[in-house]
Amino acid sequence: MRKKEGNKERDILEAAIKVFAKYGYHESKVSQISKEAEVSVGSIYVYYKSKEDILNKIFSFLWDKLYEKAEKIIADETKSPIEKLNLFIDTFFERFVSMPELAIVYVNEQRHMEMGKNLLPLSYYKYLEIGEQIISEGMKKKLYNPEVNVKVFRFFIIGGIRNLLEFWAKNQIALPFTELRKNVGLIIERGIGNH
Amino acid sequence: MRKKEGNKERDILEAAIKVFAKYGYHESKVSQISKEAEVSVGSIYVYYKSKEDILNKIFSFLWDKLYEKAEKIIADETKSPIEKLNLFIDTFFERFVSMPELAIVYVNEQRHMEMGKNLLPLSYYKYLEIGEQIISEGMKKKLYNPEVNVKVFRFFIIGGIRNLLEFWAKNQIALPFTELRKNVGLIIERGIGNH
Amino acid sequence: MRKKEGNKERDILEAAIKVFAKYGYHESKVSQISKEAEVSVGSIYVYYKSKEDILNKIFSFLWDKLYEKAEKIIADETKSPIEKLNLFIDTFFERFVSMPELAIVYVNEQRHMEMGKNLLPLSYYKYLEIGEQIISEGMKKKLYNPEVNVKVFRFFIIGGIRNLLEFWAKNQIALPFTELRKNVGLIIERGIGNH
Amino acid sequence: MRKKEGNKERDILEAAIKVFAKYGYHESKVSQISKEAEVSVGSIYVYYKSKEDILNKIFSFLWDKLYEKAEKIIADETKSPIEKLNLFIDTFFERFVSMPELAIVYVNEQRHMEMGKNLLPLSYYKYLEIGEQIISEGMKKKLYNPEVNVKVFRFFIIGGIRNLLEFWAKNQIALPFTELRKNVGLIIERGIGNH
DNA sequence: CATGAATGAGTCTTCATTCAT
DNA sequence: CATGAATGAAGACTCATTCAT
Repeated sequence: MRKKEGNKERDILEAAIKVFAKYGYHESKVSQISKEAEVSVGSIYVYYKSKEDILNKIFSFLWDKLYEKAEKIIADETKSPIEKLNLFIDTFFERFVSMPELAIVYVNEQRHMEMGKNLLPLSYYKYLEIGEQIISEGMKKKLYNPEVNVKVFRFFIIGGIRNLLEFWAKNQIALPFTELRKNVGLIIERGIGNH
Repeated sequence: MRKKEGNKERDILEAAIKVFAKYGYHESKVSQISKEAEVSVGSIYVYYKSKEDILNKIFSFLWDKLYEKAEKIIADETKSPIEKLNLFIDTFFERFVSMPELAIVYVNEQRHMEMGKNLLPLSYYKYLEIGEQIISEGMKKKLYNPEVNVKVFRFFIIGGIRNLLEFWAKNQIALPFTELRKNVGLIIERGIGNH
Repeated sequence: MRKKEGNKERDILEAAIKVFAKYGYHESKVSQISKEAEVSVGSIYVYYKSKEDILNKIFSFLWDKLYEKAEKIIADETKSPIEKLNLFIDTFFERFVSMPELAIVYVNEQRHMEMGKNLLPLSYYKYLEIGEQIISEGMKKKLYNPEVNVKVFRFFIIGGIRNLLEFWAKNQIALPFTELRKNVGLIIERGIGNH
Repeated sequence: MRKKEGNKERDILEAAIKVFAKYGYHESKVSQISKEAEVSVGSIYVYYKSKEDILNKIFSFLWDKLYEKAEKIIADETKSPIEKLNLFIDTFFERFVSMPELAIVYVNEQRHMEMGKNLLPLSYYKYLEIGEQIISEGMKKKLYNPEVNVKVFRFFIIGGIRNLLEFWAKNQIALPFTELRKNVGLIIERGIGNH
């Protein structure tokens, strides 16, 4: 049977994730990706406009699906803001379970994207917006400490999770996913204090 | 000396921090640094072995001082672990007040360093160790929630602060430093929950 | 392939021989070689690891073939040591007839190779060994003056030939090859001969 | 006591000979020479126009003295051409006895000089001329084999000696100078002699 | 579509030389 | 004269991208 069309494009994407995760975007060579994907260098340029385009597509790949799920979470009227926030964070973590390298790429390269002239995919910004909405809902319902600045909180949470994610991606055995998730919940809800 | 009485080595370091902050290490050109420092390209190589060496020195510059201060904090027997942690975090933030670009470089490039073959300066690892010790002290004295995994907590805090730092560095006016600091304290101690 | 059907690797080698012969290794620029070979600079690095690698390959090109021929000469049981030495020297000279620039490169750059960290090709050392063996055979058969130190003789001969070779390569018309060869024979035979 | 004037110029020259001998002209750095001479880099440029100028002066230093002696040899009417040639070669070898590194520089760098735009010192060309005159005298007096082409002979001898010189400079113990000299005499006399 | 040899613009780095002190 | 920090021109090498096959 002839190899299914479309596989090659995906193969390249996954190979790139692996290579970028290992060496970082700038230190990764297109030829390495072609080797990892078992594809010729030329083929990469059939499916992607440039090396940078691959990175862009990786982020679309990451955020499009997350945004899709987040939309469903916020629309669910049966859940409280606190439950929603929990689900929101759950989906985020789950995105990486089957692809830890994606976490590394996210952590290492997203900032580079944000700095450069390249916009991140729209879905990323929409995803963040949903996150803020969930927290705002909680604020309105007095579920959260009113002293806490929402923006600061959001950045703190994202940064904290991002960093943990990286640690987990590199040390999957040392830190079981469930423990990770539980602790994040604890810290967010109650901080570290022994109330 | 042929020109300038200033500290050329320091000028170059500061110029590099600015340029790296703006474009990222890999997109920064040595010639840009030389222009920013108002120094010839050749002069850079009088004081630094290579472009990478400059980055190394930036991290020494960052962590050596922090480690020095952290040592004093932990040695102070008159303070409780909670006070120590607060001071510890204070000094960290203060490191960047007079040099916000250093925060950007720290946030963007430290991971690249950790990935590559280059070790970070020893002071960095020692600094982290002190941080862990302070938390451990607090744990022993039952000041912290025993359910929280220290390692997870450490990574979470560092990541959260790191991310906030970056936001602050890019939007100093939007987010007053004092507000930033106060919120971090709140979140760490009490989480977001409205107890 | 995108252009040319010729052997680009060989073209580059020959171009490099010409350029090195004219300017010397250190004064030769890779860009000059690329021009001489009518090839882009990048192409040179497709076939050779570095400028130095080209020089290495030139010496392999020179000595591999010579060694091959020398092996046949020494194995020939029908010839006397004196005949063998003559043939040995003949093949050496002939190596350069169609490529006088190679003689210049040999004369000028081989010493630099010997001084540096780069080994010459194995074939070179083996070739020399065969030369010594031939002379040793002659010694055993009392064909040569026992007063002459073989090592000194070998160095003398090699140096003498090397120098003549250079003169000839630069002044091919002024000194016919046959005359050159005949004279070398005379000097060697009578210089070393056991009269 | 104040250091004698003029020492510095000579110190630099001797240091340069050592450094050039060890690394070759192109791989030698001016700063290495300054270190070897225990002199500042700037001082070198007080006494020499450029790095190349140092090499030029080395060759003057080598050939001027040799030429001086050669002039006396050829003028001596009491000696036969054969005796003169012997003396001529003696002085050449002796030039290097107290400074083997000079031999290495001569062997390795003189060709580079001959290739480039730089002329060798006049004394060099005059020295060669005297050598040819001595041989011509011998030819006229039928002392040498008329079949031998003088030019070829000259180049052969010079090349042979040059090569031996290098070997000796690098292995002074393995090859006693007297043995070296005796063998050269044997080869030359019998090689060129009219038996 | 697939290939991979060919390309050359773009950078880091070196080091001989200068010149203010 | 002596110094050595400062200079910048020059060159080796890389690698994303192209395109003839």
